Amino acid sequence: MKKGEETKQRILERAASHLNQHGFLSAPMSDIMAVTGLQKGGIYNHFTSKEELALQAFDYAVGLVAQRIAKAIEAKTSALERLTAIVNVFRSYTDGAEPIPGGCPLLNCAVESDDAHPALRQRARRTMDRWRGTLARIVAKGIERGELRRDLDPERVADVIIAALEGAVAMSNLYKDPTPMGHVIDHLHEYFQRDLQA
Amino acid sequence: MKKGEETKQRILERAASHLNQHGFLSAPMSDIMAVTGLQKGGIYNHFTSKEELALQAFDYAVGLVAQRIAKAIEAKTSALERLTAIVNVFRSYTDGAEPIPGGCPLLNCAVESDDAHPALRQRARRTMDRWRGTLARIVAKGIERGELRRDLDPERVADVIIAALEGAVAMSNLYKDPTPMGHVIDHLHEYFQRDLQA
DNA sequence: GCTAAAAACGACCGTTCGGTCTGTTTCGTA
DNA sequence: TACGAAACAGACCGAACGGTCGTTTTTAGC
Repeated sequence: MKKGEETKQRILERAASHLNQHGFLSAPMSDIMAVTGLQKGGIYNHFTSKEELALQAFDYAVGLVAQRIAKAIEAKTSALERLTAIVNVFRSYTDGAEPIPGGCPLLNCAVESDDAHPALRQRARRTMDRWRGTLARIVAKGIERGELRRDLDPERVADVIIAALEGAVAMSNLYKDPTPMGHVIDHLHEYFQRDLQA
Repeated sequence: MKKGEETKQRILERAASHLNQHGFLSAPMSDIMAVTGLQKGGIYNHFTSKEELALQAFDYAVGLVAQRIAKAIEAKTSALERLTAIVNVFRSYTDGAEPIPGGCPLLNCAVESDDAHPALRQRARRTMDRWRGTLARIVAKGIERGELRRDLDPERVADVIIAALEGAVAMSNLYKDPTPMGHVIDHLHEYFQRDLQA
């Protein structure tokens, strides 16, 4: 009675990787059949529709990134250390140790769905909500503890960091070159030291 | 002998607007027929394939943005004024005066094509090359003139600005809310004043 | 090792896809 | 206003799409 769950998980792994590169909605079902090695019936036994598969694959992909970030900050205590650790996770997108191929799934999904697919867009928004909340909370806590400047707006800092990192992923992914990401990360490090630190 | 050119231009306008929102490759030909009011034969009389239409529509969309930017900086002389003017063009993406609906065509195209469609990806890269060059040149000239700090790396500054703005477009477009873009622009203004100015 | 259920197969369905082509209309010109 | 050319319509094509379903294979519990 366990084989089914294993197969479903294997489908999600392979599908997430492929859909994150080729578009969660754009890629045809035949691609999923190819990357999973399953026939149509085998896949539709676990998912009611291609859309459902896409949504779950997106969640799976986001989970991979979230895991990396959680692991990166769990040992860190100060706000600056945590922010730095998060930024370094994004470096992995461009140095061959990416959580998932194809760049940040949140950006991919957001850009693909924002004007076209409400259901997928909603998932992207919920993910972005959590993402912004996590960063803003780290900043807010840093202010409380006196580690960060008291006049900072946590939401604003969060948006600035996210925008810079997501933009950098897009650029480095377009060029298949870590340079833009490196530039942005260097800038963020200086920003942390000069403008955030109390 | 002029009617044809007019029609082709009208197709490009409408198609660029629609494809920038729904994906340059993802949207079906029937959508183009709907937004242009033409039948298949009328469209294929001007374009050899859907891909060719998509590529030209992308170029058209990029042209709209480039026009805005060119107009924004033509009157400005100093590097800081020019950078500020460019940043403000991006604000228009979120305040209802956008050059084209659906967010930045370069970001849309880059994310859609980077791992999936070589031809479109190449166009995106060429566009990004120009975009980075323009910004880097403004910075370099600002340094020459003594307006900007001498220890700046123009390429790095360009990448930081582009990444932040593109990321902000994606966020604000996802939420249909100008707040993230506002945060990023405020940050960039401060960045210009505090870190770039000589 | 038997058996019922779960999983996987793969032929098949209706629809939509990008693209072609012929016939008709509209246009520019003289 | 006549006429050749350019522009457009829309029926049509084969392929590919997402999805269904009866059949076969594999699995897990006894």
